Amino acid sequence: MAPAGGAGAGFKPKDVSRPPRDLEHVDRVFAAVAHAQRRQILLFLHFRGGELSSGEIAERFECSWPTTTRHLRVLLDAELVTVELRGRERVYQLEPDRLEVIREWVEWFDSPVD
Amino acid sequence: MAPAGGAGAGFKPKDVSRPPRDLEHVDRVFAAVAHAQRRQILLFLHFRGGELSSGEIAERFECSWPTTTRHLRVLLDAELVTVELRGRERVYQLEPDRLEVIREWVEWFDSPVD
DNA sequence: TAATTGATTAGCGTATCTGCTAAGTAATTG
DNA sequence: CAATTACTTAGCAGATACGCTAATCAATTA
Repeated sequence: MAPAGGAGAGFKPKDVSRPPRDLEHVDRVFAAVAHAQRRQILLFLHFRGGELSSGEIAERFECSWPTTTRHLRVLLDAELVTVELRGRERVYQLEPDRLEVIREWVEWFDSPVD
Repeated sequence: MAPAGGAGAGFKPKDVSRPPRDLEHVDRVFAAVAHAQRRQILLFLHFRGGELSSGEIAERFECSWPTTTRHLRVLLDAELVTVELRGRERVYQLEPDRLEVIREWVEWFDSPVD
């Protein structure tokens, strides 16, 4: 089975070098991309080179800026994006590797059924 | 940009030969797989050969049978499964092709940025 | 330092989601 | 045809999600 992220007696140091693949993280990723605007934010980031400020993102969508801020928070929690403060701007960066979680799930359906 | 499923003046006859790719359908697919149990139902179907009755599916999960019925309804609405009545059983069938919607979305991130 | 700019946080109302139990329907069995 | 089996539908309660406006915070500019 997959590593369960168990709170057991393992004391196994967390592997920070790769994205967490525990069930909770998978859940957050799938929940994050469940909303159309959040999917569009990710695509927008991709096609604009992977980096955009809050303002550039908020400008693009019709909803209010605070609403976009919250969508960005969901994407952050899912680690699909990161932020960096630059002056008074917050620059969001796409983390495309995190989308592997989705690819990997879909690929289960390519596996033979035994 | 991606085909927008535009409500324009096109009068283009809908292509019924392939799964619908309009935005609403994409939304339903992503919403359907946003729930862990629904993802597990799909995997369970896959690894059990693509066909299972309601009872076999409900048995597998800890929640009540009506709750599973509703999850199955969500998967049906997203066209990720179909049903067939056989006697007094309802046999659900996996429609793996519908998962292409997800693959296709993820693959946007492989495209060059221009 | 006061005003402006860029963005988040707080808080609220409504809608949707998810679980449950109880009741209903349809096919089969005795 | 009554009882059983297989499953869905109805309806409710609590949690979460999503949109908004108002208030706040932090960095820059005048």
